[in-house]
Amino acid sequence: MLPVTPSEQEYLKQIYLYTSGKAVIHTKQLAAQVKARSASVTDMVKRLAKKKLLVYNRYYGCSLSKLGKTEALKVIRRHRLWKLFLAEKLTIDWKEIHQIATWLQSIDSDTLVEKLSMFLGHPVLDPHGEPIPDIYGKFPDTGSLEILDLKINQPASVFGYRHSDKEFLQYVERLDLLINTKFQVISIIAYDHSLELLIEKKKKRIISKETAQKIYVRLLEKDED
Amino acid sequence: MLPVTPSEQEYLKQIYLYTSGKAVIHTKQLAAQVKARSASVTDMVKRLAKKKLLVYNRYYGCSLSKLGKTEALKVIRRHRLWKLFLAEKLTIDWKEIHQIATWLQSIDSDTLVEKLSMFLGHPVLDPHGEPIPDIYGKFPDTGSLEILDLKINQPASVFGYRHSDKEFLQYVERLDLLINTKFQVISIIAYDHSLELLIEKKKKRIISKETAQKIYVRLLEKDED
DNA sequence: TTAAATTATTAGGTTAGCCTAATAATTTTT
DNA sequence: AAAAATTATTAGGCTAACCTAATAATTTAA
Repeated sequence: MLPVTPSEQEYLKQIYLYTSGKAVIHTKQLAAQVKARSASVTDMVKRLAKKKLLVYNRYYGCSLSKLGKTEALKVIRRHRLWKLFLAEKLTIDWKEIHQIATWLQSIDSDTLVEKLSMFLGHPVLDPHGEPIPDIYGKFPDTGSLEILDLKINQPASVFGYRHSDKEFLQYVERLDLLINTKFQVISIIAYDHSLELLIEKKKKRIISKETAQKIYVRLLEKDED
Repeated sequence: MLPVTPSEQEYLKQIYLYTSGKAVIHTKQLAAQVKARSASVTDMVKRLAKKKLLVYNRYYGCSLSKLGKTEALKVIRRHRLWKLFLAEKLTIDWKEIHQIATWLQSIDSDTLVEKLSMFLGHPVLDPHGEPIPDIYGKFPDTGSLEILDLKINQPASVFGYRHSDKEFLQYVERLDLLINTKFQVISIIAYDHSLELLIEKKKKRIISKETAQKIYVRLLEKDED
């Protein structure tokens, strides 16, 4: 279709991830996401609007057009497939993977992407547990269950994370809440809504309500361990 | 070290491939290689000279500096490793591979390249049989000799394979023709040109003419064993 | 509801990497 | 060795993607 530059792709991806393709993102927010100054973002947003990839309202922010969403989902697909490749096949260290995947995502070849997906066994989650859109841009159904949705004492396992920035991943590692970890919520602290967890039937941890919204889980049967 | 842009990398690669790192290349020749106009090449060559990657003589052409050669060899290494990956692991069609590898070669991460090389089994030849420089920029010395080139009873050792896909590697393993194996051709079967080998002076094996073209060898002295 | 603070945009500049057209140097041919 | 042909360079322009500094719009607070 139309040519979309690597930088444009990164902007579209960041807008999608920030807004889930629904809401409006403001210049300053987008600037923080792409690590550029506001003036540069205004520039770029105008270019993307001219290409019909988003709708821009001066002083109010912008939101992805249908075309922009489609393009963003392709970039996200590429990024996450490469992440999985780098982690699983090349065993590259976490802290380097994101940067390399960001470079790789810009290579826009349908053949490459679909062959890579095939090679990886058409995965639906990247190594952080983030869902990988399929070739049509559709996300796999994760169940969308967060820790916050769990009833007290309901056994569950960690399925993925909403955000996979380095800081967050280091945090969940310190919490011992890596992918597939089994745990249950044992109490909710009334005054700030933070949650007390029992991890692998051994360790106790307290996490904030906000963190509890960022971790996806799968329900387990009571006897499943 | 210094940052070398994707375009600069491609220029260095093309100069190296054209001159083998030794001779001078003229503006027009380089323009043909990189598919740009002469004026653009003059521009770029000046930039590369300023970065000490080559030596430029106005109106006479340029040649790679030591630094430029080192950089070029890294690009060639990346390009050929990716080609092998695309061909062998992703089974992408020949006609698409070169373009995709040219995009991929610009991703300059030592970790990525060495992990990729490891993943591919530290190959010495790309799928076209082109030699892959090692991490220090040294080309393997193939001598470009295939089993098929050997004279009867000429002692030789296995040096590398044109293709290093799993199936082929399993096959050579079954044949006892792993890297460094010593052997000689003892006869050629007339009707289908297949070859009879004597391996390590013990085992006899018959391989097809096609297989004999896919295995690179080194000559050995008669008494070398 | 005006003043202050925040946020967004414009104006103008930079670098990389390409281009065309004009000019200059070199080489070849007569 | 001068004329012609070839090749290379310069001059000037363009786009993408950034930047800073100045200005304008919007929101928040007094």
